Amino acid sequence: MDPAEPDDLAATQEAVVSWYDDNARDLPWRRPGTTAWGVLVSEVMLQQTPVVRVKPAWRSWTSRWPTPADLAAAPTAEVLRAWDRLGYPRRALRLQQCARAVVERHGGIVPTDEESLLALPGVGAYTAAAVAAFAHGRRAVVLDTNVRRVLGRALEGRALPAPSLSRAEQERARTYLPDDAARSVRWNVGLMELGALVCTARAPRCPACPLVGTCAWVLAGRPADEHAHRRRTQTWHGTDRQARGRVMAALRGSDGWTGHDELLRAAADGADPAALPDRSQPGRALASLVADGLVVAGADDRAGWYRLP
DNA sequence: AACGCGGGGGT
DNA sequence: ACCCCAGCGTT
Repeated sequence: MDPAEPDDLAATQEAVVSWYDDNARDLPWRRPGTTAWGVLVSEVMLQQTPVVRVKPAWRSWTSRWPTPADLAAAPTAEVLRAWDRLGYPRRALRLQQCARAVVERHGGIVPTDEESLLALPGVGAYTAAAVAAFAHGRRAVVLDTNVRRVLGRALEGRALPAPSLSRAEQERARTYLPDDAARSVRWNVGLMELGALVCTARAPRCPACPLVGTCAWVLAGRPADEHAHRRRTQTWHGTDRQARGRVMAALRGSDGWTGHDELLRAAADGADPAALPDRSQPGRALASLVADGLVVAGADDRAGWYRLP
């Protein structure tokens, strides 16, 4: 498809927007009355965590800490406990730092411009654009993994987007962004929804796609992913991340201080016996959590004891 | 540009 | 078993 052809462009926009009108999921953070802070919280939670797992956590968080000031004032240990198993708990830490920055820099009001949003802890290019668009109705280039995949297929005929976002990709996305702000929001959320429900990474449901007639990837016969050989499978069993996760789980379930030995046992617990034992891993995991500010190490008579911050 | 960072559900 | 998920910050 020629991206510069105005008729194709308008037809593509209309196809996505009207498909979204008919197929949008009823997600809690899309309901009328959701605050900008609620949208921001949802976006941070959705960074690498699937929608189904975010839903209950988001309801609990927004009910418990409805405003940035509420979260800013909360005990960090409670914030980390409430984060529970959403994964990547550094996000919870940054979200509280973000809440404090919103209070200090913006009087407790979530800013509307992408530049101010981007300056907040835990808010990167995607989240800044998403909050500007979905919380404030602004025109913004929202490029997440879903949008990149849909545009890559429909416009370029690629099975999956390249590992890193290119300038050309951003420019092309900007070209397709509707001029009207309200319509651009529906376009953005429509592309994301299309990627989540139809144009999925693994088993796309092309017959159900509003773009199937013009999709460059379909027209090319759905060629395979050209980057497949470069994608690294993320190993999980036996990794430091798994050990860190176990330490955090142990601390979430414990009031007050926990001893060094107990935490190291937790870190090693359940490790694959067949795997090469790495005796330094438990200690390394604990040290890295302390370095990240996710765990506090006691001093003096509390030396050798640990707790959530 | 590449890497580290959780955890669980779908295939 | 493997893959993927509304990415970000650091190196």
